[in-house]
Amino acid sequence: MEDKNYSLLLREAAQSMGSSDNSRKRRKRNHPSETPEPTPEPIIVDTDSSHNTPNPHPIEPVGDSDSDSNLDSDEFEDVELGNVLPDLSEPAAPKDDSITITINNPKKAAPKKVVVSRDERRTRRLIHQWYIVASMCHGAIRNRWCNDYVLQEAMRKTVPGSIVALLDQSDADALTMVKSRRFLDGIRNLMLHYSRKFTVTRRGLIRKNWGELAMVQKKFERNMTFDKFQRSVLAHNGSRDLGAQGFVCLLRSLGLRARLVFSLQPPDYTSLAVEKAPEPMEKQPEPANNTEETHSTKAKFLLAQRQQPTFVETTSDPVDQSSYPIFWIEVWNKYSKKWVSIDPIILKTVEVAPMRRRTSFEPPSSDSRNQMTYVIAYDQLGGVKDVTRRYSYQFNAKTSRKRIQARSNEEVTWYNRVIRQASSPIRRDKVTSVDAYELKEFHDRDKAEGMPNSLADFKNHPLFALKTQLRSNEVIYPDDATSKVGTFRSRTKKNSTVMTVYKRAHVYQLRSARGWYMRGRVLKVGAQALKVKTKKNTDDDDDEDGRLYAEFQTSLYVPPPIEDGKVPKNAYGNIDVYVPTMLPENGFLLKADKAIPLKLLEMTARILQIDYAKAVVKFDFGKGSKATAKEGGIVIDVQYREAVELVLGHLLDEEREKSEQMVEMIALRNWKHFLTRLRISERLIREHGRVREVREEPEEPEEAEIGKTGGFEPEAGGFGPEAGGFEPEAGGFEPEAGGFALEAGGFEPEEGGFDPDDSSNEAGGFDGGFTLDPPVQNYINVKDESSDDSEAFKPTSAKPELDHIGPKPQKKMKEEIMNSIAVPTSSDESDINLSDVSENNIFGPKSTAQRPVAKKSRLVARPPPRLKKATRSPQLKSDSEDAISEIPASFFHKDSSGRLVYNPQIDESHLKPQDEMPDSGAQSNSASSKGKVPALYTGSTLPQAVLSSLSSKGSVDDEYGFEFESE
DNA sequence: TTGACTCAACATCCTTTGCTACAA
DNA sequence: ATTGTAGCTTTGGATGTTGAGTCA
Repeated sequence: MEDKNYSLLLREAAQSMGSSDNSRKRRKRNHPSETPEPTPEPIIVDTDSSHNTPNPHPIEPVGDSDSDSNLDSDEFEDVELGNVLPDLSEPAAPKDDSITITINNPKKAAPKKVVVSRDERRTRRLIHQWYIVASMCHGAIRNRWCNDYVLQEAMRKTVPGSIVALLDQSDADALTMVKSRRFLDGIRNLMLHYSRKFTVTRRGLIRKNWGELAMVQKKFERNMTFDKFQRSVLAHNGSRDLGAQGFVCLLRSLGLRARLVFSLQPPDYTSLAVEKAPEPMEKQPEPANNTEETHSTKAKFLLAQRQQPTFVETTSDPVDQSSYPIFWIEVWNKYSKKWVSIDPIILKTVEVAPMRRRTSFEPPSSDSRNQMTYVIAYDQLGGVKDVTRRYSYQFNAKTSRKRIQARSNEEVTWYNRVIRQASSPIRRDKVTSVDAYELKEFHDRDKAEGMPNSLADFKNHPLFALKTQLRSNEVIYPDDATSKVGTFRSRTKKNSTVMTVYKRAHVYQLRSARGWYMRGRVLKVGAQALKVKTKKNTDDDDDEDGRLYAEFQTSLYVPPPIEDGKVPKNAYGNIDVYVPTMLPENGFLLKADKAIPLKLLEMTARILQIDYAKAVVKFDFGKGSKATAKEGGIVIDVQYREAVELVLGHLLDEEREKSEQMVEMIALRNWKHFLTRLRISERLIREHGRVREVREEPEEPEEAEIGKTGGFEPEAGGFGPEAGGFEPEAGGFEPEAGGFALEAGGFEPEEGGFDPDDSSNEAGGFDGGFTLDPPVQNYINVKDESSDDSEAFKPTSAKPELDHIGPKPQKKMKEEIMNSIAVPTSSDESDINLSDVSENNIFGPKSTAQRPVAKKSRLVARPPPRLKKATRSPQLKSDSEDAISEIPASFFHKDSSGRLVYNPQIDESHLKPQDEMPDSGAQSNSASSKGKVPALYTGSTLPQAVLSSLSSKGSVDDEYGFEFESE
């Protein structure tokens, strides 16, 4: 959205405004206003079907047979019933075959949208901000150009010596006031001298409203370069803006401290009025239809840009220019310590901005081409200052409301940053004595502004407040003489009463006790509510909610501390940590996120057998109209932090490992299926002889079936997203991507090295025909690609994987698979369990119709029977006692004192298959190769090892360097 | 001409710990 | 039979802000 052209943005917004998003509420309210029918206008509608002349006023049929859904539709809302329904009170139609109906005067029809949509508001604010930045840069560039030495030298030569003498009073021996007066005289003469010479030949910058900005912008000044600027300044002609810039150059050439002042003219983002783009003076050829235009808006825009005259040299611009300047000059009067404002072009005035009066530089609010919102001053060192306060008479009451800072603190920060960035480094963050004088002046002006003179201006005034305008959760405290600053009486209101004006500083925001608790604060003892809201629902007598308190009535909430590792919990069994200060002493919040799900954190704490509490960090609304506590992590005793983080790291590694193994496992099993098939084929050929012609026949459908149901299909292979992050499109198990389909793999007996006739040896067939690498690598790659996807490591998603893989521990299963696919040393098939390779087991059901539909994420090719012992992998029972017995002895060693100590250097050799293990990187990226603890063991082993450390007496300093305080 | 007022139309704030069906 | 979880749903009433129109 940000990178779109302004006008495009606005056009889109304007189009979207036309779309009907009317709410039911609005329709309800509109109905009464539709009933009046002023000035009905008769329309003759020809009802004779024999006359086929097109109806000049096509009328939407308003059928009474419309369904309810139609009545509810948005289109219906746009139909004005009054426009189309026949007015029965009208006299009969003059012709028999026509009826007369009346429509309402469209002008008086239901009110159109009077304010722009939320999106449009956002867009406007954004454009407002862009405009500020762009203008700020524009001013900075022009200011820098004014510093050009050559230009200044040339300009200085145009100044008469008498004026120079007035300005230079270094040798004069006179009172400061006299010097100041002479200085001002000199400035005035200089200004008059310059303004006589300068001719405005072009239009300057102007403010445009939203409607005008929605149009294609006419380029009134060709890309300005410094050379052109220089020429223009020396020739004393150009835009009014350039005139002011030239005068800055002139003043600086005389050694005066002169600032270029730029009153930025961004469109008013606080205006919500719907502004239509005005009709262009010379109509551009309209596009044939609207749809075409919307499709090629950009092209049109570019075309229009090219067709624009690149340089419009005219003073008779149709745009009416403001009679107030956009650019002017400030020069520092060192004698009076005041900035003097000069406009040599339009106002032709020299003025020290008055304190209690409107300056002559501030245009009235009715000036549509010039509104004073941001006045920026650029000094000769490149410093940028906001000097709006000097020129805006009602800065607090009016101007500040139009500024971007009015709405939020973030915007204040943003604006200050823009100002700072626009400044040159040497002036950035520096406050000179001149700046100090200015700050003092602004402070005085704030005070001099006084109270607003209208009721509306008191609203959200930064300094003053009226009781009647307080918000429902605001109160003035204390309500006595200290908070009162005066009274106000409306000028126009007839029977107006005198209202007391309070200091805004005494207005306090109130919240309920619950509201403060949500911000980590609790009521002080004996706090009395400053305000009680009357609640409508009187079913409960809980007037507690209505009691509101100010912040000074609260103190920081100090949660009960964690004692003996016990995390205090609330009635819901969790702990409230809405703000960081709500974390108990000695507590540590382990934050959950996408990569580290809450479940894993809990599992970690359970493994370590430490107490924890789920941390409620906020509430979600909008779900079932109920607030839902959002658990954003767990709170533990900080002393367990390192241990928990370590274990967590292992668990995460393990999850990753599991996923990788899973991929490998499936790949291997597919290999197994395939090879078993080959062996059967081979055996059949050996026993019954080769019958090529015959064999081809049944082979064909069988192959097709494999391709379809042999576990290579995403839905059959369990590679759907529910199986743990193996996206089907990335899975490689699709026939076209996997390389497992026979036609893709090149494993057809006729083509590969598996032709049984090639009886040299079967191992040779492997060597010659293929290696295990490509498919395995394929899956590993797939995993690697998706390894960023943290979802793959979710324990919840891991479960189906485990079920899917089979009951045995994965490494065992892998061994089995590897063994089973190992090429038999003899020609017998004794190690092939034929029950394993029955058609159903290996190839799955004969047809998809037989497939169990419900098991969508299961492999249709079932795991071998011998893998069906357990129902669940031990990994899932991480904290169960059974799992402990499965820890390999090599995971421990006895230390000098005979204690059992966890040994992280696990010999992995027993995990690896003997020889034919495809060394394709599946293992190479295991944790051990990176010097970390391998995560091949089950989830229970490592934590149990750590537990053993914990349970040993005293603290244990193991290889990781962390210490545990034993219970 | 300006400001106060009303009305209409939204926008925004404040709220602050489920339920049900179904699979395992 | 019990337990765990995916999926459902996308509040809604009060208050605040703005513009248009009217009136004094």
